[in-house]
Amino acid sequence: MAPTRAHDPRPFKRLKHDHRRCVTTALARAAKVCAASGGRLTALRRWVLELVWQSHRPMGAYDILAALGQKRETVAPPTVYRALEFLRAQGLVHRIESLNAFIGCDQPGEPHSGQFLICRACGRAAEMADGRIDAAMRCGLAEAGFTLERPTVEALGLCPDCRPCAEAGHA
Amino acid sequence: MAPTRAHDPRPFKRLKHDHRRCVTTALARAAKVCAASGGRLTALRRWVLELVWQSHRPMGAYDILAALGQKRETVAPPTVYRALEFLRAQGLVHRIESLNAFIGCDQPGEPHSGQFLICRACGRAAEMADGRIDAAMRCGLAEAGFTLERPTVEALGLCPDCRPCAEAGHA
DNA sequence: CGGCAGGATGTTATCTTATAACATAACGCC
DNA sequence: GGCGTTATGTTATAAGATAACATCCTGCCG
Repeated sequence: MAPTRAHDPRPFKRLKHDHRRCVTTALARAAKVCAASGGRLTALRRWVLELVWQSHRPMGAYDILAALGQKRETVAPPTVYRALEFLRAQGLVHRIESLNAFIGCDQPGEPHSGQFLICRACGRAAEMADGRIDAAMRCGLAEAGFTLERPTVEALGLCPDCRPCAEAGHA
Repeated sequence: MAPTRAHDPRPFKRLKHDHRRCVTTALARAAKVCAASGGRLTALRRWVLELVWQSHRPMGAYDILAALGQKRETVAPPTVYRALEFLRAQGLVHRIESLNAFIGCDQPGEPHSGQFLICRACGRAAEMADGRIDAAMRCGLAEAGFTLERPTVEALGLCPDCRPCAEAGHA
């Protein structure tokens, strides 16, 4: 099946938006996804998901670990990695390979291979699902006789909000 | 301006090929590139490059470290990382983000943003430069108002040689 | 020749990221 | 309640990467 995820041509959110809304909808969707799949969204897992959604910047596993440490006495790495693995399997978070970091998925449930735009200035990352990129990859890989299983598409650069500042900085 | 690298629609080499040839041409090209850029291809750097080219499988920095350890008394991580950084700056090796590993570039000199096909069965990786993928990314990112600086395109899957075996294994 | 400036390498220590292996606890079902 | 399964806790260590400083080499200038 082809990815059914809707393509948002403006993947970066406004700098000022009601972020609590992002979090609550993410948690609601997570509950839905888990209910459908039979996965158990435990307190710990929900907590980790909430932490990942603290901002639109990818978060390292050890950042999450530290944040969890604020709320609980002792937390060890496997705790966090296991929760992240579960969330990833459910399609609720993605891993950004080029950053060794994790970010929440804003359209879980829809099968898709995300494309990530990472701003080197503000650190935010946004997910895209441009069908043309998907199609071009499938095409090129098919010609190469390659069976694609897991694509990784990540773009490092400047987001629309940081572009002007960075350019000013150059002058 | 645009990448001038030639697109090879069959990026994977035959399983049996004269690999010494790959190595010698890679070293020759490296010498040329460094001569042109003014970079100093020292014995150590050449050695690391040669190790990266030992096979068509991406090699971890610590694999290189261990291999170097065979030939020299003591080698420490920074030695290897510095050599790799130099080679990368010269465009002679690429880093595969999703593997934390390095692979030799077979067309250095030509500016390009590589696309990597990684076989999960045999571990080989091949570099591609499909202009359609490049174009699709540039297009999608431009619409998003994003300034692309460093694209990462990696595809995990099955190479043409491993596809049949893996499919047989499923049956 | 002698010395000096830069770049390259050596050395030590440490940091970040991730997982293996095993123990315990919670849950869901009959 | 007992039992199998799943989730979490705990300890230790593997794997990947860099900071900071010392030393050495090399080419160049006087």
